[in-house]
Amino acid sequence: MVSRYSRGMNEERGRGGRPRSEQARTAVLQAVDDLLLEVGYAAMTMKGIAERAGVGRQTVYRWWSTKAEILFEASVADAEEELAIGPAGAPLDDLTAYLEALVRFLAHSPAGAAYRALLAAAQQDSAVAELLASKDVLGDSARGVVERVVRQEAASIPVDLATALLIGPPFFWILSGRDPSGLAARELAEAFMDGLHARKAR
Amino acid sequence: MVSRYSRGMNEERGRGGRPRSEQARTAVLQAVDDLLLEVGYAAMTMKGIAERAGVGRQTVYRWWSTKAEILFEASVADAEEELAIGPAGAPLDDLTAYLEALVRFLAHSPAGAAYRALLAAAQQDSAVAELLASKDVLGDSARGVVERVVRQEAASIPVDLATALLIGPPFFWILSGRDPSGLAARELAEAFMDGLHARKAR
DNA sequence: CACATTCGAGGCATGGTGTCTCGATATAGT
DNA sequence: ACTATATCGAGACACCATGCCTCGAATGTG
Repeated sequence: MVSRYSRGMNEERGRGGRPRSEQARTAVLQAVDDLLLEVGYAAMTMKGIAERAGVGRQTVYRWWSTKAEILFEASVADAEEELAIGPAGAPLDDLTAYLEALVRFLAHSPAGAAYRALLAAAQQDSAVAELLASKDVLGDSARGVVERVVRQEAASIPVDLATALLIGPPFFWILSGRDPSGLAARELAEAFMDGLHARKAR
Repeated sequence: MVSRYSRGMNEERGRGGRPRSEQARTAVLQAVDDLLLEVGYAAMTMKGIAERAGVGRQTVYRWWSTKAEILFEASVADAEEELAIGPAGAPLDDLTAYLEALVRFLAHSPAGAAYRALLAAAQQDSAVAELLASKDVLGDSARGVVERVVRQEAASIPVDLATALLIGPPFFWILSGRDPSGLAARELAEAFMDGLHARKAR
């Protein structure tokens, strides 16, 4: 479910009227960030968010329909930043750096916790699923690395497939509750490169 | 959180007392199965389960702590059955058959919907996480195929890693909301085999 | 027959939901 | 300045699920 008003801070309003309070907006996003760490997603309530932010309940409902929406807005920027990895030189180093960032994000970062909570909610709530589909954080983050490596290795493979091959294993490992310390980014990177080379030879 | 009593239908009780009703137990499990399809996991309530099963609320709470526990008990058997794939002959055919079953399970099967709901709940509830950890449905289902293929191909790779390499890509694809019809089981199987061969050569 | 335990049913306090109303406040158009 | 409009924080409201408790009835064991 998209916010009933679905316009950001700087979009047009009907003429006149008190402008939306930037302070209230920021306080709500911050409250969600805090509460996610303090009580977790399941125990986070719209009521609690409003109280924590020092904001009226209607003010929250006016701009967001669900806690998923708020959490999404509050964590997307952090997620993108944590997953952005500059070119590292050799493809293997490039992939390793990305996979390390990915594991750190999924298993240890607050923004990653938010992403996992949203992904979980999306399995049962199509509104949240659409929200996540509107911004493919993981896919986008991998695309740069994948395209760079595929080009350098002159492999022919659809980017979407390569992305799933790269992200999938650590994604499954962590989401299924396996110990992230048992994950070797370099080993995963090598496995990915192996697959690319073999595909080229075939 | 494990059921406070944590004993099955045929375990010892203190001596005497009315025996647990098999009819009530079955009705509850069936109600959860039905409700998952009719209203989804999020909208499923302990109260609704009891009413649907024609059972007292306390009777539900006596044997299960949460709806996750009930759903787990109600769907594990179906999940195992759907994911059990007999040897198909050639390793590539073996892998393809398994991956087809996996995609069918995750994307289209009611038992798969239950699994996805539980996996989602586990991201926010450590009790559910322990429940899932106690029975690694996906990992166990893949182990047979993986061990068979690794042995036949004489590859040296830890089974856990190979399992993640095999399950991960379709798992990520589906859980992240991508269209499962865009998944080619044979292509995924080939990619897995490619990685195995390259690893052998390295 | 006494005892233990379950059964279905439903009462209860607690707490979150989402809507509504209130008076106050801030901006745009006249 | 004045009016129209939309926001603000605060909280009342009806509704519903939770999880515990109690009841009388049912069903087993020693």
